Amino acid sequence: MQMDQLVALCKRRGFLFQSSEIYGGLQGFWDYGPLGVELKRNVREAWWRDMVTSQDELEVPPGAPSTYEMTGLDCTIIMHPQVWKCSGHYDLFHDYMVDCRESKRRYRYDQIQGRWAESDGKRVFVATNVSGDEGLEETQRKALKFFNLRAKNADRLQWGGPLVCLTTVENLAEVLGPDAKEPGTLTEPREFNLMFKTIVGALGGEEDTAFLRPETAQGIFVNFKNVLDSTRVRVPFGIAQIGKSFRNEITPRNFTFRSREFEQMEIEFFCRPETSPDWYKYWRDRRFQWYIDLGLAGDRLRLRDHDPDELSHYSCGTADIEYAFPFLADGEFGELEGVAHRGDFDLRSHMEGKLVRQGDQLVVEENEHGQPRHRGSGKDLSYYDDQTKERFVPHVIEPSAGADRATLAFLCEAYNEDEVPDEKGKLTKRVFMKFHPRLAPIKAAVFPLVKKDGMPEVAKEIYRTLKPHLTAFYDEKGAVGRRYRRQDEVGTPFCITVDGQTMQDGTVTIRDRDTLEQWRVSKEDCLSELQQRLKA
RNA sequence: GCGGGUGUAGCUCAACGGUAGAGCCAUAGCCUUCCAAGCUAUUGACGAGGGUUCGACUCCCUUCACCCGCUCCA
Repeated sequence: MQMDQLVALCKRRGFLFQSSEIYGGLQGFWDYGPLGVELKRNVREAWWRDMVTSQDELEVPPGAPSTYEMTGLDCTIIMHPQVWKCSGHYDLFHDYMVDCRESKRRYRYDQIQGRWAESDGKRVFVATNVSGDEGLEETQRKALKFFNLRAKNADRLQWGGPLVCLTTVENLAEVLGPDAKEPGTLTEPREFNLMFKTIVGALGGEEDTAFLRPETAQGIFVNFKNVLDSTRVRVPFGIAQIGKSFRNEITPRNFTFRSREFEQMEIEFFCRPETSPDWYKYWRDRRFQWYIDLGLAGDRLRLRDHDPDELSHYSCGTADIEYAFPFLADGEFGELEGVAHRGDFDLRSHMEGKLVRQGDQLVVEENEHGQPRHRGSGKDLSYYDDQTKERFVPHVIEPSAGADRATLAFLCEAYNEDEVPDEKGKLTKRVFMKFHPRLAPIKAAVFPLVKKDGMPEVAKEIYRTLKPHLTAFYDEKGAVGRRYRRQDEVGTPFCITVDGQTMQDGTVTIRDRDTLEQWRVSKEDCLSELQQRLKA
């Protein structure tokens, strides 16, 4: 499938539009049209129903270490700025970057190292983006080449010290970039604000700066105690939240895949530290199965465990659920959801302050005065188990899904073309969206075969009995084959047609979108027949 | 952020330094008894802003957006 065909269909049939399109659009922002909003709503509702409201806390689910409870939350997009300082986002999301005019590469300002080299009175800072002994070798090699010296003449090269960070260099004109042949090709460092800034209060100044959340998860952590105190939930339990998040993506690309405003579906699952590895496995497999059950089966979906060196400093296990989007190169996958074991990092951060790794410990990061770099809330977020009489900080498993990415994957997976015979028996191309019935924006269309002989009246009656229970669509215009095709293109799984026989025996035909098969049911049984099949 | 490409009707595509055409779709009507039929009519566009010119959709500049490659991906 070509991505542009899907993009064209999404626009043509009202799934997705570019935001602010009449003004030329805005990079990284997308709107859901009349059908898209139904599709995405169905994705969200399937997730909420399957993860939260239908969770049976009285029975141990298959694969789970024990019973557990699920509850929900809906917190604000703008939170106290300290939330983002303690979570680590504030520091991480304010990267300074330098560009190289020669190599066209971009580097994190604080990740470039180098050392001063001098030869024949010329002095230059030789930079590299590798560190340690490799960095020493690399800079040695580069310096020799730059000064046009042979290895045996290495003694004509004087080093001004060990590897130091580029941030210590005042004049970037003296810097030989990591991939450059001449010095002075690096631009001045520029700040990348990856969190959206905003101002709280009508007269707000710089000190009233707040941020639009870059993830929904932190709202769950800061409400952890509220949920505990108000609901009688007991560990192990999960808190779920669906909501918008905002990130200033450097390169928004690939349709809605990397949007700057996007929606997340996140669970923070709290459990005893010693059971956390089992819960991690449970959630990883459970979330993977969810996508399969909704139609993303096959080679295009995969579960990928992160390599140990890929893990965040606080994590003892992370897996990505990935989909081979058509806009990616062959063999490449894009992330739909990350399932992470986060230990007690988040709750501790909001208790004690921003944490950093020191050896195999997480400790509060300190500033130059020996005080916390970002002070925590000071509130006790530990949990008291009154059965075992123990107090502990729960460990957290975080399945974090992208609602827009899931929706996009379902759209990509649904796109199908086949050939069906027209009224003369000639094969013609058909485009149909093979949505899982739970996700289809329109569940059923109702047609009179022709617009006369009392058929429209019967069809309208059926339409009205369906409408309170499911999204239905009525159409009496033009040839019935055309109406079928239109519904195929928006993925309506079932079409009900009132024909001549209906007037005799009260039965109607139901047509299946994928197989084109038709069968007859009594017009009174339409609703129950559909409800039964939509559950499948 | 860099390099390359693209931007004309809802979609696909024309044309021209001098009145922007077509097909499909859509809408209305006729016809039509199961998979995009036919006939008639109708709506509808030069991404935005400057400049050159008597006159710009066309040439130039700027900008916005999309696509491809690089970079980035917290």
